[in-house]
Amino acid sequence: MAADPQDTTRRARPPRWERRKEARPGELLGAALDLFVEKGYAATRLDDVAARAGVSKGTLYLYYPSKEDLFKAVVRESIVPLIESFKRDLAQSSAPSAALLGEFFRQWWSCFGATPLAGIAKLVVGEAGNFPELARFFQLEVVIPNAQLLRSIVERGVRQGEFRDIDIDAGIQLWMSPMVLRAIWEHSILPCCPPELDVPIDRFMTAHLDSVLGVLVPRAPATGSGA
Amino acid sequence: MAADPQDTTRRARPPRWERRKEARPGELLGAALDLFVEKGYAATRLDDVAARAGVSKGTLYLYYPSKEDLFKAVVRESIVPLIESFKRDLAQSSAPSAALLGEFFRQWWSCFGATPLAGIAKLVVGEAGNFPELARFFQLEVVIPNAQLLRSIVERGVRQGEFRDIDIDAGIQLWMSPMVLRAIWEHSILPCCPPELDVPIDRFMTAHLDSVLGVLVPRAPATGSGA
Amino acid sequence: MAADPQDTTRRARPPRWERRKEARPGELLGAALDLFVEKGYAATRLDDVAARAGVSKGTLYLYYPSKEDLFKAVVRESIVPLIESFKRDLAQSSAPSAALLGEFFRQWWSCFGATPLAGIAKLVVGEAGNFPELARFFQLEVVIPNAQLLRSIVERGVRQGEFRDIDIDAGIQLWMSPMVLRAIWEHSILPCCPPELDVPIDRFMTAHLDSVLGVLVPRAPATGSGA
Amino acid sequence: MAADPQDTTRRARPPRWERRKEARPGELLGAALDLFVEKGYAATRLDDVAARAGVSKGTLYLYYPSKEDLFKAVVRESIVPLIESFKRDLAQSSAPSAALLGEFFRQWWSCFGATPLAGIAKLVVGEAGNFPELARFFQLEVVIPNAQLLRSIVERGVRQGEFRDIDIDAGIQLWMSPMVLRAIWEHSILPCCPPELDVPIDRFMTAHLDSVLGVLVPRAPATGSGA
DNA sequence: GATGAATGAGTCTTCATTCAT
DNA sequence: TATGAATGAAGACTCATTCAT
Repeated sequence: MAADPQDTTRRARPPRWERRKEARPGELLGAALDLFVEKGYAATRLDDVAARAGVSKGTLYLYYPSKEDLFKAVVRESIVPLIESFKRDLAQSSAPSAALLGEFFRQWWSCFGATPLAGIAKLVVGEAGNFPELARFFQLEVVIPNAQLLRSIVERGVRQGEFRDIDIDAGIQLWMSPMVLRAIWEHSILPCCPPELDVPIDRFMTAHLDSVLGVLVPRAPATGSGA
Repeated sequence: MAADPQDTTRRARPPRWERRKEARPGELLGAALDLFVEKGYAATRLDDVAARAGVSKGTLYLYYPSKEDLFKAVVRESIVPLIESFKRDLAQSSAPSAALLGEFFRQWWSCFGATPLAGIAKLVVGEAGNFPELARFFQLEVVIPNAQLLRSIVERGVRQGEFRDIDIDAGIQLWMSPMVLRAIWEHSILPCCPPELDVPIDRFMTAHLDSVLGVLVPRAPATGSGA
Repeated sequence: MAADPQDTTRRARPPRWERRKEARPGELLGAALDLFVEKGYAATRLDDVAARAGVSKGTLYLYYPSKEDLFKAVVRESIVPLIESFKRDLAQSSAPSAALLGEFFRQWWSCFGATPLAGIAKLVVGEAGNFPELARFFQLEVVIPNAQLLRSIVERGVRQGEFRDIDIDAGIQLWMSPMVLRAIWEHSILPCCPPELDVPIDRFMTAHLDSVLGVLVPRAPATGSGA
Repeated sequence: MAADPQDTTRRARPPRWERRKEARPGELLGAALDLFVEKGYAATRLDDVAARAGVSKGTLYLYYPSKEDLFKAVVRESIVPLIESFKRDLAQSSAPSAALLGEFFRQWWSCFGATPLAGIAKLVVGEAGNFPELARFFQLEVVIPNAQLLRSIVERGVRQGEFRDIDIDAGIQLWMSPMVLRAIWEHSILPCCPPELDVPIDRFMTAHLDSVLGVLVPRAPATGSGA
């Protein structure tokens, strides 16, 4: 009636491990994202990723065959879908182009710039020299698609006569820069420093949009004046 | 005891055939700067620094007790003087504020953005998380003084009625961003990727200045700085 | 309980669509043989063996409690039967001894030297130091029986006055060596190198037989086996 | 008078390490040779090599940048000079070719076959498949030069009318095989097994030389009959 | 029986730092 | 001072073996 002899070996057993095939990738990617953002690529140890996800190092390699693959998976699962969702959202909008542009910047900030994902951008910029393959990947999967998104908005505005026909390529770089740099900054230098010359994000965004529309919209330099 | 310790690191030094103890730190810092820019902080090996400076690794430790100290010294000696030289140059100008602003951006680019020093900015941004002390130092000694320089130009323009009185703090961030990000980019992602969406620096600067003056100058939004 | 455990590994098996428990060991051993030959003992991964046999790694452990046991089983099932088949074939021949000797070498080459099994010989030689039990087994079950086979042919020739009565033990080693080494060589160094000093197998065999008969046959040293 | 305060930290100090730049390579190579021979290439751990040489793992890498380089150095320092010494010795001999040939085999055995170096040959053969670069290296630096040495002796004998003009390429393989295989055998299977069918090396060599000269020398099949 | 997810010790290699000379 | 040989603690990745399902 008491313990089955088999049973005596594992009394009150907390199983040595659990089988969680479905949940693992998400857990691993989450842990990896956190650590990549916190420490950068090179300084993130896969031991730590595994530990944070609550598995052994070997398990990590069961799902992602190398550190590089893990990183790419993080980007692919977290940032790439974001861009695609942006694209869908904007595709079906019929708002005036100026409003659309504002929406793009606001979404970009709230879904990327203000989240840990911005830390990935910092990482790529900081370690591109030592891991060029990551940089290429990021450029291809994130930077270029994002730039094309912005370009498509501007081109729509030009086509519909809402925007002036200026140097779009330069504009894209110019207009993304404040967003990107601020996002990076908040994940690198800002956390270390007293926020001396910091401008609240709202004022920052407003000024930015004013500036962009000042260049794009034919007459009125300020926000949203119906064209 | 005679020599001020600060002085031992100066760049302009007596004929090299008399290679004295005092010249060493400068040579070491030069080698370290090159390698830190090229590889980043963590990936720079002290072996290589020593080899490039033509000394042994042990000697390096005679002058700088750790990698971190070496790095701090590099930043102190290479970027800080640059900012001060900017300040002096611009202080004695009496040009119209719009021209002055253009001059500031152009100088910033030629003396910093287009030089290896931009690599230091990339490095700081990328490794701030693992090296916060450096980030603080950089913010204090480089970022803030630079911002104040730009602010003083804009304030002069406002005072003299040349510029509109807008949100200067936001403007400073907004207007530095394209410069800084482009400088960083050229030292990180660009070298790894086919230059797909690249815009030549001239077009980039022109568009940038147009945009800035479009916001600042009361009426003429376009290329109005009739040089 | 009905089936003899030896039997479970036989190669010729009932239609494969009825894949029963008894067929498993044979499939496992086949896969293991392939991989051991291809990669050697230490470098063969049990993952790969399982995958090639179309089962899971766990199943492998159901049949063979360790890699070592699997390996022993492979040798037992693949090479030992071969030697026995040699013995039977040659026992019932009544050809002249010189012809018989030639037949032995040719058969040895076609049934062993030119097949993947030669890879096992290479493996045993290469990994005997780390796997002495295997070496003993191989010596006992393969090397010695094979030597006795050759010895019996030579002794027959001597008995029948066809061969001179020379140092048979030395002869056996001497005459097997070129065959064995060539067989090993083709599975180790040759595949890696441009075939610089290679001689076609026919010329090699002819020269070998000439040499052996030159020593054994009283007068005619050359290609005398007028087949 | 008592201890200098500096000194208290290292009383009766056995120095943490010693500086032995000159002696190191030899010690490392010696340790590596022993272990490579004993365990094979893949199974030799660099930790163990370092430990046997009495240094840390890091020190090993100071002298040899990788396991592969270490291995090549072992071969280069131990086997290659041997071949060159063979070549010199034989170049200046004016003995009859038959005697020279005997000398070559005897030397080959005493300087290589009977020494730990033969273990290297075993290793290369056994692990060529997994480390093809090593096999190529060995083929180039050892196998081919050795074969050319033997070839040059035979060609000399032919030129001087001492030897018949037979298939030299096949002969070289044929005549090296017993030497090589026996050398390998003594480092792999033999140490594991009761020496059942072993023939003493003298009888083996005599029989071998008889056989070779039986093919090469026009009339008299036995050793050294003054031509 | 069968599976395959999970483990963790083991292996090569790197590099900041120390210290005998 | 100057040297550079020596150290040892990591870190990415592998794989035989275990065990929950």
